[in-house]
Amino acid sequence: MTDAEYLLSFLQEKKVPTITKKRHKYLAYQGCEQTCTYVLAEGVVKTSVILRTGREFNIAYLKAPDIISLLRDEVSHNPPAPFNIRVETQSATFYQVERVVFWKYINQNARLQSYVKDYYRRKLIESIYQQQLMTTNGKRGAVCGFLTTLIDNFGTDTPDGILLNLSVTNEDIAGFCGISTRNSVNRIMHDLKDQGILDIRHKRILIRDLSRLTDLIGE
Amino acid sequence: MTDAEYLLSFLQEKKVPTITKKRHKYLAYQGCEQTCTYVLAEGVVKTSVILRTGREFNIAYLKAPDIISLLRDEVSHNPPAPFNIRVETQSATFYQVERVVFWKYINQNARLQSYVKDYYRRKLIESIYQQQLMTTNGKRGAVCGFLTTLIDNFGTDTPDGILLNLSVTNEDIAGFCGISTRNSVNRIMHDLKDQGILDIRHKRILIRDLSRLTDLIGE
DNA sequence: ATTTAATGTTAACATTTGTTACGTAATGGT
DNA sequence: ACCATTACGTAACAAATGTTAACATTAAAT
Repeated sequence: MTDAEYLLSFLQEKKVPTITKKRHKYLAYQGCEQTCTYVLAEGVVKTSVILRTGREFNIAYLKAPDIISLLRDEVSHNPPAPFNIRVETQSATFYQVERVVFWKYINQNARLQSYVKDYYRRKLIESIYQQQLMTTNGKRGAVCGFLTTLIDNFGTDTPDGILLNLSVTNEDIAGFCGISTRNSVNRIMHDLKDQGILDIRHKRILIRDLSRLTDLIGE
Repeated sequence: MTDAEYLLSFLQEKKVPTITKKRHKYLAYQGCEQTCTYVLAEGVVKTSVILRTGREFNIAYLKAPDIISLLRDEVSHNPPAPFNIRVETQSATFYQVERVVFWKYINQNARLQSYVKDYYRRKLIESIYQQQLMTTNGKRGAVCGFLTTLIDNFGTDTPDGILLNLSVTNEDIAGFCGISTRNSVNRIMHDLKDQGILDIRHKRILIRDLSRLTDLIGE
């Protein structure tokens, strides 16, 4: 049992209430905005912020188990940008805890404490890597790099390659890689398909040649 | 006295040895590579990694006081990329502590513990903001955004605007913003100069119109 | 003082990416 | 079944950025 799984079972034992949202619904912070912490118990969500230009910048796909609100608290700059959490799987379930109670739980339990301590460290590693990926590559390299980062959480091996078991639209990719419109994404993806590096199977991305995909990333 | 300053005085009291390096020298991890932690006591350093393509990706300017090695430990991916620390001021001084000893100190002291706990959180905020900046902007917006991030640590008000009291070459900017050559940076900087937004005074960047500079950033 | 290396400047051209417009196909709600 | 919505595909053109090269200027090394 991982530390994260331990957190879930801990919250369950404490009879913390859960809420469930359907695909493409948003976890709104109505009422409980400032006072509640959310822990993703099941499903996948996409976190993003809306920039003042109206464009959406996607931060990460989070797969259960994960602590949603820790990230949220840190990302919202001042003035806090609207932080979106959209359900990407058929449904997603969250534990909803009063912030004060959540931290009381954490501080009373050594294992949870160490988990949270590690949380920021891991997110920092991910973030710096992403930053490097997006900064040092052109848009095409950024897309290739982004796709490879999905493998760990969502990739499943098949005879034809690695299938990313997640619905990712061109618009989503644009939001992650800072590409202005889905048209440019389409051009890049089509290129990769033509080269036999990628394919689309049942609306899912199939990485047919990971080696050549990573070759297109600067680092 | 900030927590960071407290850490410095703490290390001084413990008679932890320091090392001093001159401008544009590198803090090499010779011998003490795995076992030592470094704390920047005075000066400014630039942290960067060299990508397999040979290009340099600049991560941050760190101003004393700061803990160098925490960042280093996390950035080096596997296989660990060479993590460079270059002195940017006339000289820089570091405390050099055995890693085991360093953590013993931290864990024995509540204030230091809270400082380190906060360290990752702050770095994560910075990193996600940087990521957003570099991803959602074109190169020109990235440069504008990068320059504004320098204001907090290095900006001093003058009658003509905000002077960035730090030597930043076009090549440096390229490394931070993922611009391939200093030529493209020059084009962008020259543009900003022509518009009266920037100026160069004694080899330093002078931000003459912050408002118009930020206007050029997507968010 | 002289030489060497680092940095800035400019320009021409190639490549990538953005922008806009229009069309098709699939999906979901009523 | 119908309509509205969402997503994908394609293309022409504009704008930004990369690439390369040549040369000027400044800082560092000897």
